[in-house]
Amino acid sequence: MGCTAHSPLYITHLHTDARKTWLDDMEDIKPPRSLLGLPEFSWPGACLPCYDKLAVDENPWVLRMTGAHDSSALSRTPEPSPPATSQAPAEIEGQVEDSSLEQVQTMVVGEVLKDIDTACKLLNIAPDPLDWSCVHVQKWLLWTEHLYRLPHVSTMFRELTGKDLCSMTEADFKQHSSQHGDMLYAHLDIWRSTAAMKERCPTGDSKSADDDSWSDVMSNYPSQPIHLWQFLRDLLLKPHNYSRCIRWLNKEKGIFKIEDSAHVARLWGIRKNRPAMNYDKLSRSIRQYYKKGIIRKPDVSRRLVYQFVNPV
DNA sequence: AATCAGGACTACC
DNA sequence: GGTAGTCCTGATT
Repeated sequence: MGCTAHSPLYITHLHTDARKTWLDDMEDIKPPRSLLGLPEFSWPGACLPCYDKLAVDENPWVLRMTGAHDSSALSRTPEPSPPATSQAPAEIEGQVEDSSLEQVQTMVVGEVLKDIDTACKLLNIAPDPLDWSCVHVQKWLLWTEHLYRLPHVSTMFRELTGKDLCSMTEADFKQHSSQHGDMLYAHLDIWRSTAAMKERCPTGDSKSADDDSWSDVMSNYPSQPIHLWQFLRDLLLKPHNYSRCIRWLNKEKGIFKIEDSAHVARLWGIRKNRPAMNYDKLSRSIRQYYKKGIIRKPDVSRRLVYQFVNPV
């Protein structure tokens, strides 16, 4: 909790029936649908600073993560309440207890950390953008492109290290990509903020939310090669992030379906630095697992459906 | 047309 | 030697 007490997250205003609105608005967040390149991130009200203007009207739950490079952001900074609208009567705001806010903050911070953990693991990059090489920057950009369904933007940031990227202003980003520069800048801002926050709370308060601890990620980096089956399993274990491209049909039996074969193949290609990866090749690798008893076709064979022989 | 099965070869650790 | 990437033929959905 000590960490979240200093969290750079804070709520700008609340909705009457927060839980309902939360769910109702899930489909309306665009672009993008999540904080961290995770398209189905389940915190629709958690918006990147630059998206406030896009989302605040539709999403009364607005959590703002300010830049951690701005040291003032690291103390809880209550923002002046926005003009009360029909969606957010002032009386409701007064009813929300601090503990609820703290709970929400803790949950959001936990989700952010978990999602960065996952992305780092799947991408094989460090959590702190300052540590990124040009290759890491490109991987992060490619990943973000694919998960946000953005047009090609990575080519506009060639030859840039993480340090270069972090020294760029929002205007610089827009100069590189007039259409999506602000999104990328905001997305990067989340990563930087999280890395800075982590530095302030290195003991692991914030990792209490999950087993995938930050130290795991750190010790994973630079990590050893990952097996395809591990990669697929990692995607499957983050259903709220990746269920659009791969999901369990029967988790107990380890049966899963690849919903978007091209997308999964592309993600695998990014992870392995194989730009020419496609589903034809990925599926060949999966079939190599048949003999090894790692993955098989289910008893009733279906297209794009496979089964882990030893379910998790 | 996309997916599936598996042989053959290659590259890399 | 193990794992995966690549290319391939032919079958199946």
